Amino acid sequence: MNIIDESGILAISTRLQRLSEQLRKDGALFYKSYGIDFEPKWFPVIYTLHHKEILSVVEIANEIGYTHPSTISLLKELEKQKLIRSKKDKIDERKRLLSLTPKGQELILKMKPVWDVMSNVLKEIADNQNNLLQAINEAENKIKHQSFLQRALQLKSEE
Amino acid sequence: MNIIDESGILAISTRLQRLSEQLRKDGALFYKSYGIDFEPKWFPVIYTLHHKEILSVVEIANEIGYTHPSTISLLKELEKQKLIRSKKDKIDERKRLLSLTPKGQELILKMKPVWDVMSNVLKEIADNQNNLLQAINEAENKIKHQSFLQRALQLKSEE
DNA sequence: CAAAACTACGTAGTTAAATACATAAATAAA
DNA sequence: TTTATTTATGTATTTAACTACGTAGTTTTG
Repeated sequence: MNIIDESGILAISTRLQRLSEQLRKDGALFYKSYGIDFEPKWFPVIYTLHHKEILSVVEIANEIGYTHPSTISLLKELEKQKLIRSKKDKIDERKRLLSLTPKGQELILKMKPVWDVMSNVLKEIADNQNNLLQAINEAENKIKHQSFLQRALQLKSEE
Repeated sequence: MNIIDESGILAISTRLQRLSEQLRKDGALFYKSYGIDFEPKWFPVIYTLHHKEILSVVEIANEIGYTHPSTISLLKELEKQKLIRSKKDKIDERKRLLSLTPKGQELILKMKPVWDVMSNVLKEIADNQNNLLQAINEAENKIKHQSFLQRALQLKSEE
């Protein structure tokens, strides 16, 4: 176990993944406890379309911060669930315009109270002496400013 | 982008994965900058065998905190790299005992200074006003004590 | 000591993301 | 107005983890 404490690059990495998987599973179960058949991974697309109404594939991908192939597979699932639908853009024939179905819009109404609870619980779990979200923000910002690799190479050259 | 800020369960989850992937990639590149052909994901096994010398598959899995199938695939890679080797346990014929090869031991000597730098950079990145490792520990502990699901169900029933 | 339960290992299949590549439409440039 | 470039979408493949299952030794129990 103390590998984790002494380890280099992987320590944080794997633990973050675990944590995220757990949260995802519990999220799905919590939806189920409301009789809602919804997977947490669908949230970003649904939420985006709830606010933006009509978007193309790439636009959604950018909004949710995934690559477009990943986004396409989410969209496929959501179309299968009849929560979203798509039609061709008449102006630009390459584009596929996505929007919520009435079923999708109804579902959102049902999910809103669930999201409320989830959001509070998440706060409860992540808001400690060291706030997880803040810690992530701060780490992301540091990396944005100068990557792990750049920092490491610099430290190496200083020796 | 503000999906991320307002989102429920996925916000943290996906960002943690991204962060970890970036660190992993940079880790690999940094090894390469020393002319070392080593993948960060191999670290836990190598490090464990460096300290424990001889362990079975399941023992390693427990040490590194992975399932045994995942561990087996790591072990396969490392055997292909000739960094570790295995022999049958004479007492318990089901067991396969793993240990470092001389090549593996040599490599560790070369990697030690690299690990030092990495470890420092990781500290630099993760140690902010909100310490990422600490934040993870704290979040993990909270979940250990009461899961996301339990907390959510409780909050739900209190309404 | 034979049957049952447990343990160690391995394989197969799944998942959620990514990259890399392919195609077709739209736009810009010669 | 062809040709080249860029953009939008889609498919195929890869990766790193997982769960589920099967088999073969080992240990425990009746």
